[in-house]
Amino acid sequence: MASATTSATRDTRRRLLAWYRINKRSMPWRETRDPYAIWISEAMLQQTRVETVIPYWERFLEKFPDVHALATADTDDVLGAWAGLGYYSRARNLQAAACVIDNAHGGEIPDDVETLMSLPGIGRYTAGAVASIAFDRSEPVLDGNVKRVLTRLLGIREDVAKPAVVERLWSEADTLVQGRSPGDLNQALMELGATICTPRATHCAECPLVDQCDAHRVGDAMKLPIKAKKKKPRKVEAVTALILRRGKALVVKRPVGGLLGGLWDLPGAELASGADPAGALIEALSQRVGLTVSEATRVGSVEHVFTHRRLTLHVFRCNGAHGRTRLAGFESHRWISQRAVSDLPHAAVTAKALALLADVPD
DNA sequence: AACCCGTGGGA
DNA sequence: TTCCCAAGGGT
Repeated sequence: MASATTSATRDTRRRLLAWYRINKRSMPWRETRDPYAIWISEAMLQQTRVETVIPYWERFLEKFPDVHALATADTDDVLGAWAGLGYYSRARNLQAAACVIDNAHGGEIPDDVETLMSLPGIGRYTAGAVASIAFDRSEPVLDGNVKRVLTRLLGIREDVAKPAVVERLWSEADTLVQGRSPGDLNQALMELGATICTPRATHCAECPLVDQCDAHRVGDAMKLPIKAKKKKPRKVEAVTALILRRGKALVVKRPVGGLLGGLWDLPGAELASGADPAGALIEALSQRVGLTVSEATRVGSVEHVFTHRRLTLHVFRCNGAHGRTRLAGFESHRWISQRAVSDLPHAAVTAKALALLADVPD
């Protein structure tokens, strides 16, 4: 796959590596060569900003310092360490992959892209990142930063979602990474995209590649990369309730596979459009947890935006319920003290509902 | 191919 | 407010 390295490529590589040595930001995972720690950082950094990741990475490595610790941990503890980061399948896949590594690979992180990609949650990007950064393999990465840098540098003025364009970009990234310090070369491309060649602004005066850049020459860097507009998130409403019975609150575990899979939550349901929240709540509790509540007090609502949904969540409190708990659409349930609810791994949207409930007196 | 899957920050 | 999007992966 590697093509002959031209002098222009060598020059680009030299400039990137020299620039990166001087300008790279300080990040905790740049202080280690531990493949496990690097892998965790790459999983957390998927679609997530560096500043957000740092405290999560520190805590995660402290709780689960190696593959075996992660593989044998309680899944609730893993999700608890992930709570608030989003895209929770990443955490479940991370532990699933750790089990495979622990059982089938002698606890050693694979050092080749093909084996890495066979693991759950590791795609082409993450495999290339781990192979190059942790194992000095000349494997390319292509993330949002690299796409932006390369489309501008090379003047690629086609929709970057097109498979042919994606393959071209992988090929270009592969050409650039052939040579010494592949991990630094890849990180230099990403760092340049994150700090200089940014989406809504360019800082071309500080760019080590400015005199090679096609978009700078043409003057259309801000229009690249070309991509389709994103669809608006659909508006949805839902209801949720803190149900108290004999001093205990009902919590339910959301099914793996869907939204916020594996996380604990207060029972509730999505609302049919135009439905009355209070009536829908009574119905939902009956159907989904088998309980009959006599009265539900609405304490307010919270707004929350997911990638493809804009949610208005109506929050209720129910003092008293009768019937035997029977679940439909939830994986399990517990009756626990109200104070203990927030200790279970839960999503940001659930935290908003809990905060609202805590603000309102009984 | 198109959709699903979180969250928070910045312009 | 609205929009974009940030070191993507799975189906």
